Amino acid sequence: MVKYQQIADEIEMYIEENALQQGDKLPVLEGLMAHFNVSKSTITKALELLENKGVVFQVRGSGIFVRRHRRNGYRSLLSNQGFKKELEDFHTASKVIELEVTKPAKEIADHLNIELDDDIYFVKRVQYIDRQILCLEESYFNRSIVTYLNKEIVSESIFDYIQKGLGVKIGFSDVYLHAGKLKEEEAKQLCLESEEPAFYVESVFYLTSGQPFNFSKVTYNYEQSQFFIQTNGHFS
Amino acid sequence: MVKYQQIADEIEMYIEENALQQGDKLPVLEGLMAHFNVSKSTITKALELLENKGVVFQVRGSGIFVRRHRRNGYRSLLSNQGFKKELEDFHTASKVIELEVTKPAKEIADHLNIELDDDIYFVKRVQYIDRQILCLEESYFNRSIVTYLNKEIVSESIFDYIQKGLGVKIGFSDVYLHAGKLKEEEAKQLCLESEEPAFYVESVFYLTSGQPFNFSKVTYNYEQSQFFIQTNGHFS
DNA sequence: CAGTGGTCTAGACCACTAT
DNA sequence: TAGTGGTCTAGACCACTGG
Repeated sequence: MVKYQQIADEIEMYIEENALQQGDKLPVLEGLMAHFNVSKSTITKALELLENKGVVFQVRGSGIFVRRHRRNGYRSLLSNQGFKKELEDFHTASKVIELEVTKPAKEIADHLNIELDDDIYFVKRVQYIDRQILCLEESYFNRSIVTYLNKEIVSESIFDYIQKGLGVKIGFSDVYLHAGKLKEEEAKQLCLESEEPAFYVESVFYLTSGQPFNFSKVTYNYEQSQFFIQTNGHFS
Repeated sequence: MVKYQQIADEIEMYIEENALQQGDKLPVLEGLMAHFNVSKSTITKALELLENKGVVFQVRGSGIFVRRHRRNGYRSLLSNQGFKKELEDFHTASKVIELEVTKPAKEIADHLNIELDDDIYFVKRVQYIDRQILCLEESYFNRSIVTYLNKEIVSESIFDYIQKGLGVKIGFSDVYLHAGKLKEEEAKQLCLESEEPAFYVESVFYLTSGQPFNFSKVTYNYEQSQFFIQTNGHFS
């Protein structure tokens, strides 16, 4: 792993372990350079990572400060939780409803940029958190990239397996969000009534090369659907 | 404006004007360095901006490619649209329902990090897009930062005025999302039935100094609530 | 005006891709 | 193995904050 990534991790761990709060000041650049024995740019790059991740904010002429969000029970929509995840550790589980090799519908083929007669893995499962139903997930994998899946893998973290087991490198993703009314079949799986609200998240995941390898539709129980995002951007 | 920002803007305009598509290749770093007559790091920084904005992706050993998302009718949740916004130009409007100086409830005071007897501006309005009702917005401003608002300002873009008129510099924001059932009063304003689905977005906006100055709750008509986000991150 | 973060450079070297 | 992007350095200079 590269230096600036290690440094970013160390700083984040430091913040976590010492339970620093919003506004707490970190050592100045000069100090961090000396402590990690690297050049200014390397520290800057590490802090930039943390800034994009919503862990710190930097104020020119003033210092580097810890950033926190205010609410519990909200999950990071972009699941870049880092270290916190391990600390909180919810009880999670999933029930596999379907797992098969099949052919894609047009919508799926379009999103995965493949042909209608190419093979895909189709996975359908319900995910639980703290013994409560969290979501219904339908996921489609380009089989020429994700070459093998079985029930065991699919009842754990699929993405962990894909990265560590298959060595696939994930580059980026497009995420689409909307709210709507539950259809009857979805409601049944989530133990809710049809017509009740639902929070829909559809995603396309790409390799570092830019090739899409996964499309997924996730329907959240609206009572569990609490997400947060931390932004830095340029505000129009 | 700094060099890397100008360069990023120019590259984005180039992509937009030439209507480049997903996967189209941009000139190599060497070429861009020569064309803009700057050092490698400056180009790298510009491309990093565009990468974070979801405009391009870079593949080591291969090149720099254009990134697009697939769906129309979805708004960027983080409204960093840049140039596209001006091209599409929807007809937008807003109806101001309330505008007053008042005192914050506890929840608001907490989010704005102020006292219960500090002054705030409270703004309530309905926003329209293409003559359709888009959302109901309730917004609270720390009055010691946002010192003045009137009906005219509030029926246009408040944030534009705050930045350009008051010279306030926005640093970052926390965004909270969830789905739920419309309350009766919300439903009335959105011309929907109560109990129908709603897409809720709550945000806290901070100055570059880290001080919060605005808290807002936005209730979207679920039929209009289609958002996208483009991510790059490290996937756990 | 001292202290602190941000921009920019020139150049060395590394890691991955494509052929 | 040539071509391309990524990391890292050392140092100059700039821009903002806060006493």
